Amino acid sequence: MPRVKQRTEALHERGLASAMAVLAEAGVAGLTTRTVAERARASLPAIYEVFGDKAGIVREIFFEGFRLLGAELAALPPAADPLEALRRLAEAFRRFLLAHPMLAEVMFSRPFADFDPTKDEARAGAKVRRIFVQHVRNAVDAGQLDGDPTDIALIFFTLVEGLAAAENAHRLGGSKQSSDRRFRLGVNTLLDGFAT
Amino acid sequence: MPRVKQRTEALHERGLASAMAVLAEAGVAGLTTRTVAERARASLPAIYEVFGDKAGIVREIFFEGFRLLGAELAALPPAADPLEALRRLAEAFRRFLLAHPMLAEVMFSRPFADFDPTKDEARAGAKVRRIFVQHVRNAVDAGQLDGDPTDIALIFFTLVEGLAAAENAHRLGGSKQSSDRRFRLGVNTLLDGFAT
DNA sequence: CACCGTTCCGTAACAGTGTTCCGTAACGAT
DNA sequence: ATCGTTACGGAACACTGTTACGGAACGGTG
Repeated sequence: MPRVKQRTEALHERGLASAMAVLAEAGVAGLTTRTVAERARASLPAIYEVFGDKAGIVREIFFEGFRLLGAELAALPPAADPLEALRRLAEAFRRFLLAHPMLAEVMFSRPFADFDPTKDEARAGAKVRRIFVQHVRNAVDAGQLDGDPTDIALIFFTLVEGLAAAENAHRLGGSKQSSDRRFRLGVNTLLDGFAT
Repeated sequence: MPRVKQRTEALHERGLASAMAVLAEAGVAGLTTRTVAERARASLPAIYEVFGDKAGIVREIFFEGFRLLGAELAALPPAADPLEALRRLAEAFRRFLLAHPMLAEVMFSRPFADFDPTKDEARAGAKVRRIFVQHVRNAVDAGQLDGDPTDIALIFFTLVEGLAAAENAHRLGGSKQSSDRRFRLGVNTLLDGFAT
């Protein structure tokens, strides 16, 4: 056996941590293979061996983002009222996007021309989707909402994500109050529409 | 007076047409200053003089997209029922995004790290926004919807855009029927929620 | 017609990406 | 000590955005 490998799983983890940090600090434009390599104190080819290509780095960020989001949503304290729980779910989602704007771009926008998550997406967002569906199902079972839980969850999620993205882009009004009000108005109105 | 200028408004228009064609055919990744210049039969510096930088090209595409969308929405035949008109507006918006997926990415996603449309956006999307607000106002005046037309229009637009984007990304279901059904369910349910 | 000054043009270069080749060196076995 | 195997990273490649600058075109002038 020749020399011992350095381009291991440990480097992969260090590289992902570096990539997350670079993304948060320097944004999408600052995330280059070289900046990731430097921050991980690794050579450029080492990063390439561990991630394959730049799309591989973005893919890992994408997955990590959904892991973080899933964990945060799963950790929400239970609410007695299923509808109230759905509202809190929306608020938690919104907080996550506001707290991690760059990460949110990678997760819900397509800032890198390569990396088309069409296939991976299903697995990455599975947990988040399951949480939304479960919350909706609770409300349906409680007789508060009417319809197919999967349909409702999908539409609810789409509105919440759109509103949160709009808020991040300051399209929901300049002040905190107006975006606050509009976000809640949208969420509550859609839930009203699905109400029995 | 020395030689006659070639880098004129005419080249600007030819360049924009080239950029639109390149974007539609080769996608975001294929839109480079060189491909635009080649297609416009112009030199690279000529394109730069006319557009400033690459962000300038993207900006023009962005504006042109909203012009096209605005014209298409404005040309919709009038409907007697304001609610039905809103539904048709949503469908027309959806058709536009399905017909111009690459253009839609530039307009509603952020595929280029530079070009932050935060400021231009207001002017570019003004007409489209006005159409949505006007349709909502009609429904409010007719006593079919209840609330501030601007708020309702903003939320309605956000849902429609989100659903259309989800459909483009095949997140609304595999078959045409299921995405069709979910799109309409979402639109109708939100309108129900805003109904008087 | 020859010259000139102004203005414009596009070649060719620069810097910064993503990506990979290949010479070098480390390591265990002999 | 030597060797064969393997891993490592400097340095290069291709392609992008961007621009400096030498030279050409054009109207005016003698």
